[in-house]
Amino acid sequence: MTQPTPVPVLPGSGVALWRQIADAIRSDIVARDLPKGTALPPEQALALHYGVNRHTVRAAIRALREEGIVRAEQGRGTFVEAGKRLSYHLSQRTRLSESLSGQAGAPSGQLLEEAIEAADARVAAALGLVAGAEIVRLETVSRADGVPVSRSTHFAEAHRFHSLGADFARLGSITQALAAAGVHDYLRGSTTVSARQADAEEMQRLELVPGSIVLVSEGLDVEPDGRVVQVVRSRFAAARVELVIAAPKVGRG
Amino acid sequence: MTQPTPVPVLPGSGVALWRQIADAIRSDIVARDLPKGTALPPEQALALHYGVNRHTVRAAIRALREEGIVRAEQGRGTFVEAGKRLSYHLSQRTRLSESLSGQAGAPSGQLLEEAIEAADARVAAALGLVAGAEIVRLETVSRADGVPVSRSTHFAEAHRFHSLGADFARLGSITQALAAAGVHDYLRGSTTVSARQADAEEMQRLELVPGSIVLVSEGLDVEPDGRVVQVVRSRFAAARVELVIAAPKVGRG
DNA sequence: AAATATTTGTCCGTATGTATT
DNA sequence: TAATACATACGGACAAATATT
Repeated sequence: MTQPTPVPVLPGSGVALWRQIADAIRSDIVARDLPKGTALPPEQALALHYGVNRHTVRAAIRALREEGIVRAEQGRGTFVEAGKRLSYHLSQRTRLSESLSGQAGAPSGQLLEEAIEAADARVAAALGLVAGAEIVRLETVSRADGVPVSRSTHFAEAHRFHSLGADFARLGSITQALAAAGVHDYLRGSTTVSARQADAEEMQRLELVPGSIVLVSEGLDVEPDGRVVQVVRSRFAAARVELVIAAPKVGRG
Repeated sequence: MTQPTPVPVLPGSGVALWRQIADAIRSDIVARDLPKGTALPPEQALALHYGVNRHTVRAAIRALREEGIVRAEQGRGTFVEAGKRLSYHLSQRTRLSESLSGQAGAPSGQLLEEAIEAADARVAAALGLVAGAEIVRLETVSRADGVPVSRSTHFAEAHRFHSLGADFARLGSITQALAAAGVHDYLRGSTTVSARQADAEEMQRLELVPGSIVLVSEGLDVEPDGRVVQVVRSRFAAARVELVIAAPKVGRG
């Protein structure tokens, strides 16, 4: 697990060599959990290791610098600036606001858009409504320590949750906005996780570069009595977040 | 959610335009859940929509053809070939072999490598062993319908599971190999999910193109009495798989 | 059946970006 | 820094297969 590093590198793939090298170095920093301040090997060594020219390594490092992953100092070397990913817990009762606390500044939710509209077939089915029923849709971004972490879309039944947008905008938290609508406890039902390249809107909102990856989590929240609260689709910047699914009780509990 | 489509497109980013377009079209096919046989808009319309030359769209479609996502017929159009992703359930008691059955051919596991070695600090801690304790490491690939789905690394205590590799090679399933070692039931403890670009070895084993994404799931399996069985790190081809985390009991259960 | 429109496939040339030496 | 080779992106024109009228 702690070998030198795997070697990528294929031309004509639509991904420039310098970006492949940048991705490899970034993955390596995260995989080996290098703490802030760790020195990267010198450019010449990296070039040799990846089997490319030093210019190409320099282009990769420039990109990582612009991402804030590393810092280069003339005559000294290149050093890890930001390493570890934030852990976002998807366990039954955890909430984003609780989940990330203690790791970084308290996350703040920002409302981008609110709309009342007809549910499409899929959302209606998940919410237990007839297709075309009125729902409220919230588009939000959350940040931790000023860095955008996730971009979410919330769907909820329009009548019961008519003030969800206003409450969220005021309180900065979905849990608190739901509480304002009378939902004082809810559980996470099933969650589906997938990953893909970020689209243009996600790149902008999450401050990502083209080719960046988003973890897509689509989940259903229900009250303890079984009533469905909301459908949530969240997109996390994969370079900054990992999702943790904890078993509720295991063995000795 | 069913707007025309989002528009990416940034040059000088190390990711070729045609690849960004290919990613956008692929995401769109998956997101809108287009069934096999659906016609894509003509190249000219796609070019107009994404604001690029038709040749660039053609390069994107060529890439998607090589991935097996679409099929083009001269004079007729371009059609969706493979749409929906396989769902892999990460719930408490489900196993890969049960999980995927009914969606595709039964998955078959192939042993790539077996090694007895000293545990590094992280694996030792997870397994509840002292650092440097002897463990067995298994490198495997599993396929469904002949298509590679996941590439996994298993770590287990060496003494108790000394024949794990041989059993896995013979039986083609970790669950059955563990059963041969006396583990007849086990639960999934915590799981961590992240995503990143595939490295060279993963590209080869999972038959991916450069820039492809892998979902990385790292989990701990324990017996009902609390004894730790194995640490598993699986890498799934994100274009082919989604992970489903079902709540064990919710509300009315 | 025939003419026309639509759609994918191929070829030309040119300018810019990428990677090496 | 410069010279070189290749990949990327664009623009236009036309051929080949299919669909429409």
